[in-house]
Amino acid sequence: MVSSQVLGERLDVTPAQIRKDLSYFGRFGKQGRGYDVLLLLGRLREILGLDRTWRVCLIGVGRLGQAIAEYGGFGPQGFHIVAIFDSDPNLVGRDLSRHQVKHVDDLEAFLRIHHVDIGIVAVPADAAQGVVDRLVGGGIHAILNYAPMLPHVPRNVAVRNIDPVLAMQSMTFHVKNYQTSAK
Amino acid sequence: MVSSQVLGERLDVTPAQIRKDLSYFGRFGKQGRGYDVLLLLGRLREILGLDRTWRVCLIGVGRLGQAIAEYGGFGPQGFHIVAIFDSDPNLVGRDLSRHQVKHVDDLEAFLRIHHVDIGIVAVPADAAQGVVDRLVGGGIHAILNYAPMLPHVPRNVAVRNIDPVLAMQSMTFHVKNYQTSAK
DNA sequence: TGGTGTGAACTTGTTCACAGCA
DNA sequence: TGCTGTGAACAAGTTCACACCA
Repeated sequence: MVSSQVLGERLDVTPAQIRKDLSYFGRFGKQGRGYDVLLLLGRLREILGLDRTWRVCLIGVGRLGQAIAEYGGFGPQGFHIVAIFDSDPNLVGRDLSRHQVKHVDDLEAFLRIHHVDIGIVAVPADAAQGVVDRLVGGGIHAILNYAPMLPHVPRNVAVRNIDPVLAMQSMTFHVKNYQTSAK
Repeated sequence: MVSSQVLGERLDVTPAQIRKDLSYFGRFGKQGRGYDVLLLLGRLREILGLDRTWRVCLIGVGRLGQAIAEYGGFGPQGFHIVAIFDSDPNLVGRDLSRHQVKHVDDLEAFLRIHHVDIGIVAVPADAAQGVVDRLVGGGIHAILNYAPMLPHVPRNVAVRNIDPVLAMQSMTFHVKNYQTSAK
């Protein structure tokens, strides 16, 4: 058993926050006891969709794209790459981690036939919006974007950006203010 | 010149939001005309600290750490790696992109002598909190964390986490809800 | 008694709407 | 006239505080 108190300490949020958030999805706790860890974990995994597998496609087979294709961390968490695309004729047709690289022009057609949940974009910045548009056009509602740009998508599409430079830049203001004012 | 209207369209936020946010830092616009793009850009770069260079240290020289050390994208944006650390005796002493890898035990001592603004953590999850603690102990106020865990830091330390799996997991709820209710 | 779930109070953040300046 | 900067209105999100249950 774990209380909202302890959960809050671990996550750096207030106990009230924990309780409010959990209550949004149901009543998982028992008064006077707290939350059953295993039960809570199980319910949250269900609610968040972490108990099933997800079909993912990868676009871009440069150095980064290859690293992503060969990265072993997605599979164990239920994310399975089902297709890989690129625009380079020299790469199309090649094999990469058990997938034959398809041409990105066939992306939308592929998405119409095969169900895909999430797209990973690993193409150069100037090609990224085009790829994102194709994913959205193909009915994708979640995109993991490695290109160093912020794509434009309809509000019903979730995007997560992985851009280490942007992440660094988003901390410099904090560092600057800290160093000058020792806040 | 650019108006808050146009800026808002590009960034998917309301014009009022643009004006409020900018007004927090000063009065950059001209009534009836809008904002001078070059002036605004220059002032924002100054305010955000993007006009200077930042000293960065890297901890962890596994596959990921090596890729980060050799990544060419940080330098042009003013982020310069000034030291590299690891705990593996086989790696300590080796050269990696013009730096001799130092032992992580010397991290805090190094930070006391040399000024470093930002730390990049690229060690396994179970070693990450220890490294983060050493960085914080050494006076670092910004951390880019590649380890798949959420580190515990004092409120005055900024952390950005780069974890593709977590990013994927944070979209599954959205996808699930979209697919079932076509919201 | 201990700790949840939740309405109510409060705080933070966003949008509105308009005075005022180029 | 067009668009900023900003107080005021509003909305969203967080914290408080307590009834209630095991």
